[in-house]
Amino acid sequence: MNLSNVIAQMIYDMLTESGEAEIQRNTLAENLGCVPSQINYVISSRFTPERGYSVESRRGGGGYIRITRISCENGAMLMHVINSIGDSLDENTCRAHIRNLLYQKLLNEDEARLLLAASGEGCYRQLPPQIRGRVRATVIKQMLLSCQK
Amino acid sequence: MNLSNVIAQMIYDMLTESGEAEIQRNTLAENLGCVPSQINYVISSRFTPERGYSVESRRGGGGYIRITRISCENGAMLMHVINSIGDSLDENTCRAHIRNLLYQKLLNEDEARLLLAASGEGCYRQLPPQIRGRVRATVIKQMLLSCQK
DNA sequence: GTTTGACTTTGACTTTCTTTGACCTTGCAA
DNA sequence: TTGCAAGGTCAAAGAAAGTCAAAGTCAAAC
Repeated sequence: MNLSNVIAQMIYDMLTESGEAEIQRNTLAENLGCVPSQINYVISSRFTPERGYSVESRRGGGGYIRITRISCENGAMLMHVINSIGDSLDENTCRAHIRNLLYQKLLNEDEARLLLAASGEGCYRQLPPQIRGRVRATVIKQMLLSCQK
Repeated sequence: MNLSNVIAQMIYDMLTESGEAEIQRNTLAENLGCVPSQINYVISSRFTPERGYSVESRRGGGGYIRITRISCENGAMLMHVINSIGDSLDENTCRAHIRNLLYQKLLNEDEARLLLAASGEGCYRQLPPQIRGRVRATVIKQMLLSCQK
């Protein structure tokens, strides 16, 4: 088994035990005898939003990386939508998704309203047209992810 | 937990207890075994206007630092925050605004959660650093606008 | 057997947050 | 009006984490 898998397994274990994994990047790297940035690689390749994880971190003295698993109650459907989005999303498709989720009661009115606000073309007009959809996709996915809690 | 967090927690506790925190900088520093300017660091990094705090102080004999929460009087507060954002917004300032608005009950939990999700750096990582803040500002302002009732 | 491409490993460099200390300014009182 | 008792400012050093690109690995495709 390669190093990345070992690290990933450690994190999975911590998550199963306590629901969240908080690590010190440099300390962990030292224990494992690898470079610190390997930890980042593992996190960015395996603990992504698409896979249902959320990551927070802080630099400087007392810094940390915290990984939490988003629980899936009614989440399967939401997760399905998140995965179906792909890496670009236009305004109309986005609105359709939101209305559909609202109709299915997977989102409430407040959530739908904010998602619609964040999906409007006006938010992204300052960007070159080719990448608007990409940023919209990322923002909306992050937001939907937060609706699973 | 690092020293700054310990100090911040003490101040939070005082605020919850009595609505205001009045401290003697040198005395507190001595009790904690740190340099006095560390107190200033904690205050300027955590008890900012964005987070809804106001700080007064006095030098000389009988000097003090007093920290209080800013109370919201009218409903124009939300609009005020929106206007104060300008055309670029970094993640930390954004989070501070959101937590403050939540505390003031101008946002509910759902709204704050989605705003937080949309303010994370992860949403904008695919963009060049210089323009991330601009897009974040636009998205968040649109969302806040939709929260005005 | 070689080539290709996805995934991994590594390390140099950057950014952010914290801690520390030297020096500055202000208010009060003898 | 001068001296002490606060608090204020700033920059340097330290402590973490983040980024990026080059190099390595390995299996599938040719």
